[in-house]
Amino acid sequence: MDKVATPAEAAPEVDLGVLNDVIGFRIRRIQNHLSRQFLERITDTQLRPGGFSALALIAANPGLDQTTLARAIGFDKATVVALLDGLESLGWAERRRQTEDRRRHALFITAEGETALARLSRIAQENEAAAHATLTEAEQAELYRLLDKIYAACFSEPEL
Amino acid sequence: MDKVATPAEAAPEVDLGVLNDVIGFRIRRIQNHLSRQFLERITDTQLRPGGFSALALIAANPGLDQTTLARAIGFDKATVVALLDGLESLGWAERRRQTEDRRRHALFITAEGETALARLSRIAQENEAAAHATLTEAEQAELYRLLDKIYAACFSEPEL
DNA sequence: TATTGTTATACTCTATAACTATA
DNA sequence: TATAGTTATAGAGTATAACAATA
Repeated sequence: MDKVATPAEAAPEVDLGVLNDVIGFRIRRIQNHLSRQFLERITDTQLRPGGFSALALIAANPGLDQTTLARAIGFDKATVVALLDGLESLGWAERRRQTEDRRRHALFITAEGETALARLSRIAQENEAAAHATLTEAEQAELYRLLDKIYAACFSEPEL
Repeated sequence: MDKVATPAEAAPEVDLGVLNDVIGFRIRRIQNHLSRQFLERITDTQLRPGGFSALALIAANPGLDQTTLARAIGFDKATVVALLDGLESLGWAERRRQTEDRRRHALFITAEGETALARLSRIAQENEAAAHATLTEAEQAELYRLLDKIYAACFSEPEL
């Protein structure tokens, strides 16, 4: 027994100091916790981080190519190759060579993939149940709006 | 040239599908981007991820012990050891054996550490400039409130 | 000449487990 | 017997660079 403590046990009031105004800090704390717990819940699957996201995006965007997928989840294209190898060996997704541009792979989810995705979605929801429960619907909508606004802003901002 | 694309270049509208309602996904995208960019901005320092957070928390909570620090930043206590070794070798923080409980180390920031922290804070602000600029003060306050609410919720929720 | 996807590789990050010293 | 911190280690995760096929 020596795992990373959940925030629950953290309790002791720690002053955030200058981190009070650092968005990245607040976000990372939550992200760390959520992703760690999510991965624990799906240890039975051979899924790596990003696997769920990749599967979900393929499902929602049939024919997606690998480069676009890589950008959407913020990974390197080489990392996506390994991710897809995993999804294919599970029989959850497949690559089809595009005829118009034979360099490209069009990605599709399989029937088994759909089943797996449904289960993973359910687990993701359970994983975030506490977070969802603590927000009203309006608050949740507002949170999404603000996060999307920030994401988009990382955008237009060329590099600076 | 083959680095991970910034969201700016991502543009192509990708449907989020079931990820639409997964907080972790939205958060991760932003976090990935912010942390990657932050680390690029401080390559001159020998700072590892979490180093800035650790220094800031030590500054704001003089005498903090390592276990509490580990919990606050969501790291394992063993990871914190390495983090502190780094901060000490830079001369930015120091460990002092507590007299009441000689097992514990009380952590303190040094004068050089304060200088470094000021610079790092400035860089962090620059790094998030686009994000801050896109939000009104009210929106920013609301975002912090919602994120803190979620973080606290990961709490009370024992384990489920 | 540029782009998609691939391979191979090396490196960074983090947790685990076993240890010590104190309590 | 439990806790704070340490060490050593192994494993996961990710990017980098060089390459093949196609455009």
